[in-house]
Amino acid sequence: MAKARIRNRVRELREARGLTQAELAARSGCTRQTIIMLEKEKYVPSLSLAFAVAAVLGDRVEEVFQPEGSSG
Amino acid sequence: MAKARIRNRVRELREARGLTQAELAARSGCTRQTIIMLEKEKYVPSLSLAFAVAAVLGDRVEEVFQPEGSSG
DNA sequence: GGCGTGTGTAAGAAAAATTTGACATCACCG
DNA sequence: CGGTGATGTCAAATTTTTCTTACACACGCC
Repeated sequence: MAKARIRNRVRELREARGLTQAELAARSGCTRQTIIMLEKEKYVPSLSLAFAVAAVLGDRVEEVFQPEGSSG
Repeated sequence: MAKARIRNRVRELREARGLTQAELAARSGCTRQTIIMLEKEKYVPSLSLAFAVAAVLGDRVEEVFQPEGSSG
């Protein structure tokens, strides 16, 4: 598959907003575990979660998540 | 979960580009089934797939997929 | 009528995402 | 020292996504 590795700035953005993992998880409707895994790039989230997280972080999906080799 | 239903314009955009489902599938690195399911909104794709499809369609993820209740 | 193409549906299995629960570490506070 | 909040890890279980395979229908062509 074209499962390009996807980088994300969740942690960076989360801390910039002064949110804890638990806070972000609660607001984006997932568990803390999921946020941890996301920050550690253990896997690629679903588009749903990506939208939810991006919304909480106040950025667009394209800003928070970027396929490997995307212009910033 | 905050699994907001996500609408997509895959079909619309795909046809606008003169691509068949099989073509889009091959180019985005998934199977025809996946494209069919996507167009019929049977489920929300992974962010990987969303990026791949959007790239093939020549649009941004936010243009192709939109969480319910997004400005369009 | 038969053939090739594009689309749609279904079932079962595999792979990946997400949840739940338990526990360890570190920093801060009293 | 003891308690609390934030982060990280592990493992098992559940849900969702994706693949594979097989079949059906409509359309244009010869």
